Amino acid sequence: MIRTHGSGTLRAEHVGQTVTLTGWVANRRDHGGVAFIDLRDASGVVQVVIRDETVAHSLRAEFCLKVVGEVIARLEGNANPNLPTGEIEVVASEVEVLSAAAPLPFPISDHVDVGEEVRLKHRYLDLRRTAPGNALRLRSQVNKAARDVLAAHDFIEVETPTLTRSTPEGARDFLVPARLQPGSWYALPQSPQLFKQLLMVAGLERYYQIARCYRDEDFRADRQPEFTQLDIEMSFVTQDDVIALGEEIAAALWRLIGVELPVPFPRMTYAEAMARFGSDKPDLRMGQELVDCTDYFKDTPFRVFQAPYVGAVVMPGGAGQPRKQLDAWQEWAKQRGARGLAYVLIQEDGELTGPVAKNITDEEKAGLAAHVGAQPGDCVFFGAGAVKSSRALLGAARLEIGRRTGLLDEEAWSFLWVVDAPLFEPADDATAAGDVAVGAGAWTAVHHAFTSPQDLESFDSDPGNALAWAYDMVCNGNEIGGGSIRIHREDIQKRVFEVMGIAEAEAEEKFGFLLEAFKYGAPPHGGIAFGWDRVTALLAGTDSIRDVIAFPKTGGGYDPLTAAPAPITPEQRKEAGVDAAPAEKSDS
RNA sequence: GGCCCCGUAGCGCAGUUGGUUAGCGCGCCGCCCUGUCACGGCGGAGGCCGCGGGUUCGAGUCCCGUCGGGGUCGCCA
Repeated sequence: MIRTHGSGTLRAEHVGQTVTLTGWVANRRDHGGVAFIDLRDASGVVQVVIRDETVAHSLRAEFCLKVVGEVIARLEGNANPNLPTGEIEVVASEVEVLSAAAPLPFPISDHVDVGEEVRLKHRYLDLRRTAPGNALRLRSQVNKAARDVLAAHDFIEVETPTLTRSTPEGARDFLVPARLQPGSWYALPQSPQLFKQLLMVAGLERYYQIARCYRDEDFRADRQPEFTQLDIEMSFVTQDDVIALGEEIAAALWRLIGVELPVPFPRMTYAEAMARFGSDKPDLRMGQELVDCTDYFKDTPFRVFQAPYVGAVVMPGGAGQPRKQLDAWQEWAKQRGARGLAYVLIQEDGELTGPVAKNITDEEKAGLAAHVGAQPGDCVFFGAGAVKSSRALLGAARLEIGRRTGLLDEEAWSFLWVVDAPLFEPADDATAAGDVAVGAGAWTAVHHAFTSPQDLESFDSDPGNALAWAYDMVCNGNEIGGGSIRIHREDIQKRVFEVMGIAEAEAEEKFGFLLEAFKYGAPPHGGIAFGWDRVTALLAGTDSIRDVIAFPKTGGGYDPLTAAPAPITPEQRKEAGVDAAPAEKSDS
């Protein structure tokens, strides 16, 4: 090493030593005869004193320097208590500019907000800043902590292909032309799902991988076209075994930020989560659960409430909202595709006001506050209509109430498992919304087609009520991990495909290699995958997963740094075989 | 794909009911300064107001379109 110490490691005990440091000029305070440089390297910052005016004068922000000097104690009153190295400073006897720096596109300062676009374009500068750099350092610790837990349980880390076969898993595939077979294409894996199941057939018994996954879908705040999962699969396990491992991993991760998670985590069935919170990933950091009012309003004269489902959520103190605010709620609901958000205001004297109050009976009014658990001064929001969409609206309203009223405890950590998810959902639900359902049947898989039914007898005679051995780990309203016990029997798998309307020939064509593998003594197995970017973002205390990805892309799938994706030359196009027709005839 | 918000100097922002020469802070450049630590002082440079149309005597400001960014619903097993 061309340095003897890390700048941030120097303390009073080093006083008197001559040290060689390397790092960047984080800040410069030039007083003419004496100048101070904050020298920053990965270990931190130390103040360097330069008494040679000609040397100090030419230095600029982010110059890369080598400094030789003596560590001295700062004089009384000159110490900086805000700096770990604030007791000492380094008097430079020699300053060498290793690399000069052009004027910066944005300040490398922790005190200044910089737009994300310019930060990503110069991400290598952004990462010199404390918070962005530390996010990546944390991510490395997160990886290590998980590996330590898994290694202690005899897991093996296996890398699976990124050039693979397009399989209809759910999302759109990224495709790569195969030069050696013009007209044929690889797909990038949406997850290592099929490979990890094959590794179970292979007898590895315990597999994991910090796996890059690729999905060509529209973006959201927590989505990138390439993202990372901690992918795990185990043989000869039940749901409880996988859940216990998941808890152990989560506990190890949160220990990194000084949080001791109480295990085991509570479990909630999917049905209960939907009924109480209107979500399959409930945020338990606040109350205000949904109240089912369907029965309460079963004889109501109010047309809107003559619906398959009527539910309510209470906003404490909401009766005091000005009209403008209540109108804003309507807009909020419309943005989410609802007609509006019905409400009743409970005045301090107990009188019910608002548009809905005029339409319901005196009897209904009389017992309403008690039924929904509202107090004078509260506002009660109602959702009425189809069960699923009404609950979803109320669930979203609940969270919005939490944010607006401060009921949501931002400091808290809430973990739970959501279990007993339905195995299938009506394909209509999906297709009506423009989804391309897997298979042509009336039912489509909620999780994926390889998830084991709980009841192996009845699942295909009564698909609507079949439950799956599937489980999601939920943290603060985020689904941070999900998995299932898989089907390991060829006959069960075929029956599942039948329910989904996947013909034998089609199954053979698409997953033939998996079905073939299952013929040779496939062990019972199951696993889980964690959304590693979101997990790390939660630990880092940031809202955006872009903050925990070294070189993230923007919402348009564009990388501001490399300017990818980019057009290819006609030569590349020809050679890659992008336009070639497949050599063998296709069934479709 | 729908909807919402944002594009003004290198960065962060202001810019009134449409009105004359588009401002502020930081940064940058030059000079000064021996104890600062987000040092300070003096001076200076830096703008196709995202882009293209339109309305108007006159557009950063109003209208239409478009591009880019962020969010959200759809979608994402």
